[in-house]
Amino acid sequence: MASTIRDVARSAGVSIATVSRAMREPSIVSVETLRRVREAADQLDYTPSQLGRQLAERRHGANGIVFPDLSGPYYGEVVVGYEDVASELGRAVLILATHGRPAAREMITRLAGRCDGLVVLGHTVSDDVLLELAERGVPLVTVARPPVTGVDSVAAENHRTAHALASHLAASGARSVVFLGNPDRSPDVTERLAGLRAGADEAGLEVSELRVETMDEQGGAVAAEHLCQQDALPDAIACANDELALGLMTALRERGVVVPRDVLVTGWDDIMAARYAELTTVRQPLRDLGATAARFLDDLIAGRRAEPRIEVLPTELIVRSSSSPRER
Amino acid sequence: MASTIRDVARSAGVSIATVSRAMREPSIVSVETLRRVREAADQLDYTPSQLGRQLAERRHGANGIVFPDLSGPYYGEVVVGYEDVASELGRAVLILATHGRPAAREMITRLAGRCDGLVVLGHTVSDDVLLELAERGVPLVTVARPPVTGVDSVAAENHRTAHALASHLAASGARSVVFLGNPDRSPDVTERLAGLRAGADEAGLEVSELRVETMDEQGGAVAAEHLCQQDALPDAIACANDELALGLMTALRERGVVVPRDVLVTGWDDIMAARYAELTTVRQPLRDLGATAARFLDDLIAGRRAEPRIEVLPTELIVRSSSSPRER
DNA sequence: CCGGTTTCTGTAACCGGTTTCAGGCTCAAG
DNA sequence: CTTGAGCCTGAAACCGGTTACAGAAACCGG
Repeated sequence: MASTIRDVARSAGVSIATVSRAMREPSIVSVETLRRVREAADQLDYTPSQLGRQLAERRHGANGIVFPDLSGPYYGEVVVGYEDVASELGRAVLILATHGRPAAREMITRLAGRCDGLVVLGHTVSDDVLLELAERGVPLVTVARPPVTGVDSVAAENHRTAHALASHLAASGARSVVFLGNPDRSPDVTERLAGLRAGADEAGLEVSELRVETMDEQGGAVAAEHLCQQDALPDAIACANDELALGLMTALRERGVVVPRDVLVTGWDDIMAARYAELTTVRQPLRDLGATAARFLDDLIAGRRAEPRIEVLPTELIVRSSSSPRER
Repeated sequence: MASTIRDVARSAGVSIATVSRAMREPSIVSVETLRRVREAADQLDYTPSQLGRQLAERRHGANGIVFPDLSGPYYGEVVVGYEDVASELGRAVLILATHGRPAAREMITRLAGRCDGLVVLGHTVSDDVLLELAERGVPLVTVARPPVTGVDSVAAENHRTAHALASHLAASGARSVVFLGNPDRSPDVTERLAGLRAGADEAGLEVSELRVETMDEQGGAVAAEHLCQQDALPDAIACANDELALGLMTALRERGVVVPRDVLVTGWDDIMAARYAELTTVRQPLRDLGATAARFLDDLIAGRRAEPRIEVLPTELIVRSSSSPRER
């Protein structure tokens, strides 16, 4: 098999301590010894076992990241931003997709045993699991999830931009708006609704709420059906995410409803398909979320931070033709 | 800190060997001893160190996966399919995005030292790195990449479906087609072009080739500009992927070219945005690619396979209105 | 009652590194 | 010539588990 530090030591005629020193801090070894060790190491093509090293140093040199899925464009971007910074910092990245699996708790606990800290995205696991980990001293950062006491957290701004979205809809001529989403599931969605309400109050816009089962295209289609059965459509429909909005728009079109002539539609996330569907939406700094989480986590692991931090990154309203001003 | 096997042993009044046995194979320990060990372990809330275990067992219980990026929808899906199976098999998943970084070689080597085997997606690193790893005995599976001698490989079918695509374009009234892509970079693209040529020959369709610098929306836009400067547009443009096609269509529209009236356009991949742009494309079994790779890798790690395997998964032509029959 | 199994447990070596500690050597100052 | 400091190096303990091996106790049939 692969050669070990003892093989190299024997071959170079030195002790394993010297080999170890030569590998990690060449300057503290005499030039002659260093040469001999290097030669032996080269010849045996020796690579220090990461496992041995990790065990001795009592650190994994790896971070975990937990997310519900990677299907949408959302989490993928966050993971990339995270991986980028983490690997810049010389740490390996372990991933875990929960897919709403019931065994998520055990899976996360196992994961925690393999890394020096972890980032948890979205609604993957209940708070008590996180608290338990935090109590065990596992460095933890949450992203896009309601802050848990004492745990660092990074999120994207919701309230203010939703407020701006309401103003925009009112300025486009809407007098009523239906918010489509499921605020029970996600605090992000709750905040978006609250922001929308606040902005709507200011602009004299009437808000009602329509809950969906699933926050995907299917859910949008179901909502379209429901809305078309009503006496009249609202002036605008603000969806909690883009997939919902896209599904909704497709289903509306099939029923002969024209956006934005008959109803304004907006989404949230600015996924790629939103551009092609000309959907007004809100762009989130996805990579930045991941990158910030990675830096926070690194600070925690290095013990550079005591006070838990909560960071909210700004979002941006992207206006497209799905919310063009209505002709009176 | 966390308690160790020796703490538990002391507390339960047994040897560490007994604790180890009680944890991993309860049946070989007497009931009374088991009870005592369990009690002590509970009380100290002991969790066996994965590091210690891994070192002793000389296995990591983890697999790596290397990909260029996670931005597009493509690799994300493959990674999900992979993660799903791998975690089903009880293995952790380490990720590495190369982003075309020059240090990719070192990064992969480091990664290889942390896991029992790895999957390499696409054009992330040169063949000699893989050969070197294979020689070192690292179990290896490549996905969507030209097979390397002796290395397992999983890919999606290109030739046959590209052939079908050519037939479809001919049936839609095209007499000439431009293939947009960069066959030098990716063997997949080369195969698609070859398949298209084969089908075109059969159907009496004239094929020419236009190379792009980048295979993204930007590249499509550049190509649109180039094509519009020619005397006449071709009847059809077959793009090597959807992003190219989407960028192309947007830029064409800006120039007043109407798809499919003035020119037929097709993509490849069936990303979400393609549905909304009504783009004819080819769907690949992305999750399956990842899942198959995970199973192959597991077989290799377990030593269940000797002969290198190459698997090609079928793809499917998805016809949408971007290639609707042209009126004469 | 005896020898041979079977069942359970402990001792100790081992996985592959890091690091503390102490000792040998060299060298310059006293 | 002694002494103290500084530089290198090796012995050995340690990180936290697994497991080969051997021995003790219990059990069994003859």
